[in-house]
Amino acid sequence: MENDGNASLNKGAWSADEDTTLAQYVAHHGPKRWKTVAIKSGLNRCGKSCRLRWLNYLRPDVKRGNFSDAEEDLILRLHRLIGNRWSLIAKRIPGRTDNEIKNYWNAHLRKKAKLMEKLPAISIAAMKENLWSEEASCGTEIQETEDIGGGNEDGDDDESFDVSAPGLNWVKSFLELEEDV
DNA sequence: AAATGCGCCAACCGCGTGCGC
DNA sequence: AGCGCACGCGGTTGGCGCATT
Repeated sequence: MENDGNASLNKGAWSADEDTTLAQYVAHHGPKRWKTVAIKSGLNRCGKSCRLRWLNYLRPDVKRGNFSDAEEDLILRLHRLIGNRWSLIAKRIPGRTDNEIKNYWNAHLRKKAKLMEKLPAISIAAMKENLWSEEASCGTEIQETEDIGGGNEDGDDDESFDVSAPGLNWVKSFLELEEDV
């Protein structure tokens, strides 16, 4: 197992200097062999910590700050579809990391999702309509799915979900892969 | 103004998986 | 086939800042 447990290693928040060191090292050598990165860069950190810092913060394409409405809606819908598969959800939202999405879910969306579950079926259709029109107008770069099918309001009848909808091939193949195992 | 509570986010931890030897 | 290393994932925790009393 990867157990970088070493009492002498730095832990906790990263300093600006550490960030710079790590970013420079990765820029020269690439984001791989994190244990080597940790040692050769001179950072007194474990490889795991370096990897996480790079992925969640230092990567040039990582988008930080507020989630747009479209991103939020997408997270809600994807979570309803596939559950706590944060990395999968993150792959569908450019610039967002699994950790960030997970945090955002726990901080903001969990309550919201619960609330929505309690609402009568009103308005899944109405919500969807809203959703699409908002997304059409906000012009995000989200790799949007075109339709999420329907139903599944109570959150535990996944098999009734229509993953054959356009744009959901990835979900379909994902589910098929899961079934194969 | 001080104390306390709460929410949010960054980071850590443990475990599973993939891959090379 | 078995082993060890490296990576990736999801759950959890710690600390900071803001709001409330």
